[in-house]
Amino acid sequence: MDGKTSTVHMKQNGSIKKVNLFQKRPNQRDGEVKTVKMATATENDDEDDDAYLHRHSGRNELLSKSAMLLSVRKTLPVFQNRGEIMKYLNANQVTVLIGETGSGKSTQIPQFMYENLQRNSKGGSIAVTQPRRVAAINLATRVASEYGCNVGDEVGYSVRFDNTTSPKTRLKYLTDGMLLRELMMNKELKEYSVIIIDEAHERTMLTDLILGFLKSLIQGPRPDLKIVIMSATLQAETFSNFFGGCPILFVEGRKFPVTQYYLRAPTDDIVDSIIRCCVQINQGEQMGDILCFLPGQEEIDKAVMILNKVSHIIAKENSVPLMVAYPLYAALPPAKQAFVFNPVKGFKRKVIFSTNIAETSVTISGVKFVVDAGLRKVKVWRHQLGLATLLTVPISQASAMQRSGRAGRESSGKSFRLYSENDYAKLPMQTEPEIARSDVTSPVLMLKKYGVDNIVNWNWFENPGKDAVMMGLQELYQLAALDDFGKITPKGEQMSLLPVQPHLAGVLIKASEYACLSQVIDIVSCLSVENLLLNPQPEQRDEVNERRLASCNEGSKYGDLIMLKELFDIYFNELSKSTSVNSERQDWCKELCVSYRGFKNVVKIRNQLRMYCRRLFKAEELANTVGEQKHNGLDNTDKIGQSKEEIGNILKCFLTGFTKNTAIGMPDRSYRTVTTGEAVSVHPSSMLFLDKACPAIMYTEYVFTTKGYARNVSRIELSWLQEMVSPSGNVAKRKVVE
DNA sequence: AGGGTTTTTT
Repeated sequence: MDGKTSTVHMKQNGSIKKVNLFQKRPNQRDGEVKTVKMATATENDDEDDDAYLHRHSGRNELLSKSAMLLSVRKTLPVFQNRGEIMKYLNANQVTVLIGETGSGKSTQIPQFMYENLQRNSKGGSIAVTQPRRVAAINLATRVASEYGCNVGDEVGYSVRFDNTTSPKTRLKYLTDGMLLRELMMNKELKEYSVIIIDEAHERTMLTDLILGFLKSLIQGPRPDLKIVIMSATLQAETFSNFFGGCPILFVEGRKFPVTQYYLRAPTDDIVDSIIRCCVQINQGEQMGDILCFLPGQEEIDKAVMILNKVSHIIAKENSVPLMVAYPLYAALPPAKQAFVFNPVKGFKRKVIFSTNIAETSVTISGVKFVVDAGLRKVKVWRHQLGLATLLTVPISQASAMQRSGRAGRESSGKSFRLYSENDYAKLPMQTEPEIARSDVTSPVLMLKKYGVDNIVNWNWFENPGKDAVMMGLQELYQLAALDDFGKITPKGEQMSLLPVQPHLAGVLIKASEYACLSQVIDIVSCLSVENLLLNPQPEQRDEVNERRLASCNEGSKYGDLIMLKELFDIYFNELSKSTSVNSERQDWCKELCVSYRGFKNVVKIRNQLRMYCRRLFKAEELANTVGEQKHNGLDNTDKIGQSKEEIGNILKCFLTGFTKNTAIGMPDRSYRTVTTGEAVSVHPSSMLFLDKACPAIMYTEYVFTTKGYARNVSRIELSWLQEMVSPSGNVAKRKVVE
């Protein structure tokens, strides 16, 4: 039972070479990196939880820890097949490595490559990319102690707001986004001799873009660059084909068997089925927690409520464990999220109802059973319509396998799928890559900044399609980031350097001209934080809305953007900065149902944007110093006033970025979009939901769910529309030359 | 008159 075959397959030009090795599964699985910050529900939220304080250790301590960890590393499949693997990595410029969970690929391969560099006295650093910040931080921390150094010495990491590298650093873990920024700054990535792309199977937009850039690099200015593509699923051929049929290595992982169960007949009520399934597991199976996958917040909250009701009755009538249900989704306040990590004490069984956040981003220990409804929610961008649709769709087979795998992380487990085996077979093999269903305005701007002329025919790892690219170009042209010939303008250059979407970057640039930069930065920072305004429970909804309206005088008139600025002003200027257990700021956040952690992020983004803008607009100021000094308004850090003119100017800046997202008030009190005349409704979360009397509205997001909803809505005057869309302005319909 | 999956940017 504990003997296990570990296999490395090598595939090159169609011929497969197999190497079989036998390995005893160790009792402990601590060679693997676990989620580092496991907040507990009792933990106070008063520390800056994004500041990872790395303890500095002395040399002897480092070396003894490293020696101790070596024995653990030796048990990892990747370590045991080191010679065989490195033979291929050394002989090939590009290699695809498929390593299952627990193979140790993310921690060991980079170290092997580093030792190689040292052995051959070669220069250059190694970059290892990750889709998520926490992963980059955790891996670097782990690998530093395996290597025997402090984080930031030879091994470090670089993520937004947290760069822990030094001139000594040769092995650097970083987020995909960070490597892309580096590509924009340093086109040839000269400092690196090896680039390792991890989790490539997730096919995030940023990973896909990096793959395209890397191919251009090795075919052009960097024939010496070594590339390793690491992936967890068998999408290997796609990666290999893209890089000219490079070799593919398979390394088995260390995971425990998961028995698969299917529903005999399909169900039309997934919440009901999922509850029945949990009750059945609770009665028939050994102890162990249950992780359930549902598509969204609505189903999750409903399931939690029902199960908590039912479980008490069941536990009393039969001698079975008491089930305790917890919700898990990203919009849940951090304090409530923390509950899912706490072990339950006594004769109880924890049941977690989660979105796909638990599929990759969050790992919960103690899970022995997975129940999968087989659905997820996905945002699909319709470039012809300029709006996003939010759809509930069946997951892919790869995703179903990933969900099931969550039951076999610590011991053998069981997975229950609420669909038939026949239906499973009909699911698509892989999830559609993000870039195929996203707005590509931002990627197109990156490519223009990089100097790519022919975007449609660029070597996309996955081409989003001509229509999508053309819409992106059109959008950038309207934002004045591109000129009539499709060349990037100085304004476009500035926009590409700001860490916000192109539309918001355009707003910031306009704000520097309108001398209200500081005010607009505050609003843009709030817009950049996801889930800053939390959804109150239905019972508290009206109460919270009342309080928000009462706190935001101008926001209640002008809408959500101005409300965000007023909320920021209260948080930042009026409330005490003290961070005791129940600080003024925390109490206020709770009262208005806004995220305390979110606001701390707003402040970080604000600082970064202020710094960038100061640098970016300095050159312009100098060029304009003939006579009077030009003011961009960055020094005016006042609270927003009641001045109609000031508020008007702020909203006009947003109008230059979101001209397309405007709608006119109709006599029947509905709104119709300026571009297509479609009906659009103000989202119920908006301050203006009840206010039907706006002459026109502008919104930063247009999402179709049950109907077309405008989010982040502001009241605008019709005259502003004409003023901002002047003939010399940026909305003239012109064909972009490609 | 009524509601949104997830990730990320020197």
